[in-house]
Amino acid sequence: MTRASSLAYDTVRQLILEGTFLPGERLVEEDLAQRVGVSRTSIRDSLRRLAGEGLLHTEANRGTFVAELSSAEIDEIFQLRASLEGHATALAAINSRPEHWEQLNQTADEIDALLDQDLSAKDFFLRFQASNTRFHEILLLASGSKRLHALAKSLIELPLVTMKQHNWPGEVRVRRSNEQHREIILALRARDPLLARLHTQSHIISARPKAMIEAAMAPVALL
Amino acid sequence: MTRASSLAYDTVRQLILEGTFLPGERLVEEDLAQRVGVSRTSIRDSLRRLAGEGLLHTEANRGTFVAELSSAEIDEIFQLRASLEGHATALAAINSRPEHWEQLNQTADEIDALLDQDLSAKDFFLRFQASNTRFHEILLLASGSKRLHALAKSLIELPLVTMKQHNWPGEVRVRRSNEQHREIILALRARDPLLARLHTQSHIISARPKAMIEAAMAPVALL
DNA sequence: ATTCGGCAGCTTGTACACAATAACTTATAG
DNA sequence: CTATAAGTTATTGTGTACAAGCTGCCGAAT
Repeated sequence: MTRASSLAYDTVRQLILEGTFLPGERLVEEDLAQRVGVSRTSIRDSLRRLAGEGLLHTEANRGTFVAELSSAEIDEIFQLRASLEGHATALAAINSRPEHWEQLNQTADEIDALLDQDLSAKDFFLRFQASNTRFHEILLLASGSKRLHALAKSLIELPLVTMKQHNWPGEVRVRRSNEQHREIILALRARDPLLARLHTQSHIISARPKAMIEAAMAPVALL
Repeated sequence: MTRASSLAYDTVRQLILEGTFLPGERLVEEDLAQRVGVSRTSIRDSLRRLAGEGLLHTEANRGTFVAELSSAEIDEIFQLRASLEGHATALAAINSRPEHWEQLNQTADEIDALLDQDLSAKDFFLRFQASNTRFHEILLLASGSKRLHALAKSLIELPLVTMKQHNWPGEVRVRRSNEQHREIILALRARDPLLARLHTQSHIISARPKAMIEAAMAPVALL
């Protein structure tokens, strides 16, 4: 669980998230072992962990496959995120400290800066995704709850398996999204848990990939 | 991942939940392997899975230990459950079918029946816990979301590691709790997601172990 | 008497070898 | 030509052996 094992975990996870392995693809343990340079034992360890997080799924005696998420499932995940991160932000309104506000503001500044630069769609998307993920990560950290952090984090990166270069959100949506980030920060500084929760919920719900919205399993009142 | 492995998983999990292994106890892989009658490999597999669910935690090169939950953490878990199961019940208000309502009512009847019988505190607690868990399990099933089901289920059984024969809830609280169950069922039949969510949230929040409430990390507005 | 260093044991981490199972291929019968 | 059954191969599941790391003890030096 120390060197080989965590190396295997990090590597495979990275390969999935950066899209080297595509959704539905079968991962052969022996191949991975050679690729990473460790034994099958360590690879299996990491595959089990990643399956637990939902990035992979295992079929007995058949193998493990990269998760394939339907539009309905992705929508479902965003709804879950809204619940969970809404709660986390409410906690953060109470537990966060000025350092957190500062870091959040910095991250929001980064996103604004991106909009002024002239980047290719793909580059922009990747860098926006990085900053955006960091924003939500800090929020979870500021909640003070390790468990909630871990839970929500795995939900955040789950859709990244499927959503790669496609789905360029459009400048208007990015701008709007970042304005919502600022509002969330204000709610934290005001120490207002209710407002923080509501801003976060509407932020995440309105950030759902457009294509997914029609496929939603059910439009459930959040409140 | 078929016979030995799932046998190991089920057995160890059972031993933890029924309290044979106490919180904080160290689990030695070789001992478990002999006890279950499989090899260390399969035991390790199951320990990793259980650690992923939060029932165990692992320290590198030192071993795995049964989770110890502080009062604050248990309170935190109940708040998370309120969010998650509230959401699940809202979904169930839309997706559930009459069979589910029937099963839920049966389970609530079981709990009422328990109150009329004359049982020892320990027996009562165990049987109440079983029925109560089943009620929430059906609710999650009725939501139609596998992911939400798995997530919430692991949160439900997490506190059971610590809360064993202690914490006899008292007849009044049990009665009140079951009345809330009935109200949740009514909200489902009425196909009212908002009401279903709110009933579930207040049900879970009011069911928090009394001792835990003062230790809460923060009293966060749910809404 | 106390503290530091090293040695012994026990337990986990990793690798590898073998067993079991499922997918694939081929051959044979209808 | 199709369908079914047996054999073949690739890949996962399981067991075991060995390596590495931590813990605790004992002795020596200050």
